[in-house]
Amino acid sequence: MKAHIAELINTALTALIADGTLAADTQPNILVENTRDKAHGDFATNVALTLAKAARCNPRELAQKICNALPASDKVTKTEIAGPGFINFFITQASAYAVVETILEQGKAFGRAQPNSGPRVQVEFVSANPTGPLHVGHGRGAAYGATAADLLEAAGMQVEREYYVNDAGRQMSILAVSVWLRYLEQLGQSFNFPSNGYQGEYVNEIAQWLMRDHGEAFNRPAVEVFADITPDEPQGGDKELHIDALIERAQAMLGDDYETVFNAGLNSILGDIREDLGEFGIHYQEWFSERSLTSNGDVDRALEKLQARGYLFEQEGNLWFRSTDFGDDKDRVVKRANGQTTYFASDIAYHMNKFERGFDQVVNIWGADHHGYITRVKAAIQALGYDPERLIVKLVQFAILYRGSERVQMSTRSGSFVTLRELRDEVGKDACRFFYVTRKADQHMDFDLDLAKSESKDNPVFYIQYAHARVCSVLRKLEEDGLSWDKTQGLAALQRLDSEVEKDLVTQMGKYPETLHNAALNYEPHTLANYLKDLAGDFHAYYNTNKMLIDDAELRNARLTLSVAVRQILANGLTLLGVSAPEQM
RNA sequence: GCGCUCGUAGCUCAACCGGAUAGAGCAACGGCCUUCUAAGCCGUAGGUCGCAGGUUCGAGUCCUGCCGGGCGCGCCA
Repeated sequence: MKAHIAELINTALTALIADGTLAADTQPNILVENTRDKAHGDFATNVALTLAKAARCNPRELAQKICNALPASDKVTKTEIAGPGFINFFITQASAYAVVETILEQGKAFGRAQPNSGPRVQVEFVSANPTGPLHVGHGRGAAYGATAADLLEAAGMQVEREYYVNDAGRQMSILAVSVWLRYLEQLGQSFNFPSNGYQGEYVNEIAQWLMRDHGEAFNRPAVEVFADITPDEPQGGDKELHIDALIERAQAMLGDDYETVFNAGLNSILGDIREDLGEFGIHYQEWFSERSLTSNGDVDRALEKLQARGYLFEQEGNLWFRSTDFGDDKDRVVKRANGQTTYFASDIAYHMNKFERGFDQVVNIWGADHHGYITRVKAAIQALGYDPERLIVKLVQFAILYRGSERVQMSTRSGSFVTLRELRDEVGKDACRFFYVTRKADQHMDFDLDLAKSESKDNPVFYIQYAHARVCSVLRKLEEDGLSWDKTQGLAALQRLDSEVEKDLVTQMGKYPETLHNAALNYEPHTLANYLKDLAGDFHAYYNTNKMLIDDAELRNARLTLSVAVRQILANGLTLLGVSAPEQM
């Protein structure tokens, strides 16, 4: 409908250019928007306002001329000039209601673009270090990333979801040592567990599995393990130096077995994360290993490429990337004097790798605490010869959990944090997925556990699902009464639905495709969540004021047709958000 | 200190590329109702969009400064 109106305006403008009212080189940007107030009709345009200056006449006058030049349309009942020079369009009920039939025809596809008609996009999200279970902070990134990806797919793009597995860093080594030490404890040895080690119970479990699969193969005397190790912090030393020394010692004493222990930790936790996300309704096309970037030579190749382009320099034995050439605060080390490449070097290689895989666009979903990295990564991309605009970074703020008005304390120390799994167990997958994306991603959010669990209309998830279930319920009741829904008759009788609530409902339904489109392109799932809440509200209002199961068959079928169309949109929208659309509650 | 980000009703949040009288839901207040689905429905009130300038036909939205909150500022990952 918007396109139709834009077409009418375009025709009018062409006529005005022909008669000299507008300059021949006029480049009109025709914006047709939904009106906020029903008194302003159904759609409005501000072209007269934007073109008034160039046309050197006042906006209302120009608006009048545009109106006069508008071609006739059987879909428009009248136009009005209002305010400073808006042109308001009132459309016929028949054309407004046509969307109902479209919804029923297209079903699940309603609102979605032609599949795979758009560019290839990669969305990388969560990518938490596999050193422990996901916590509630990761949950928001997971829900947001998954929904953003699904929305892009609905907008026609070819989407690949990817998890970057940080399996190469020091944190992983600390995990390996933690697992090994717990394993030694289980073999009856006792010593002070390093304060910087991973304390969570899951480390003990991994140690147990290690023992089950390998017996005592990795047993070594604790006195030898800790011999001459620089003291831990509680003993007056440095916890970082202490754990580093232990890592070195573990590698020396275990030899080739070190990798077995290391992989036991990595695979166990990664498996857990994969299962956790799977149960959260999130599935990846690719789990990309950081280690593979070193083994396949991408890191070296990326550095060579930067070298060849003249962006690397040496200082005090370290190799630096001159990121200040691209607006960064300071230059960054990519290779230390000891020959070790930095994490940033892996990141450069990773992004090079992404673009080499042919993605038109690369989206990174990061925790908000990583915002400082955007500049340097974009700098690297540009230095490698790619357009940095092709990388889109979306930041996700942490969520703060509340139980009623009381804040839930979380501590990442000593492994007592609230895990995503615990959250899912408590409030359920649907509420989790919905609540996480109901606020703008870069906004702090309060997550009320009690509200998420409540079965009342205050709970938006319940409220929307209930609207869906209500339609199902009415159809069941209909059947119990020995009747059935006649779609054809319903569609033919839609014009009988001329109350305000019904018109509002249809108007709201008509906005679904653009809501979806905008939510996808702006990476703003929360607008879809809000839309569904509004649609459910409109439907509940309708349901409360109009009885469905009435004797007048024509009217009954018209109302049911409208309701089934609402149900279709609710189901489509909920599915995109990763929330189920139950038939009864 | 420098950088990024946020600041909208008592609370939690919206506001479609800069558009018309800034909207919902809770809470508050007033009324109605006992139903095809489950305490529901209707209405009222509530605002200097952090503050001050600027840009223009028009600013919550863009620019500058200030105030306040969050985060970042390692050869860590």
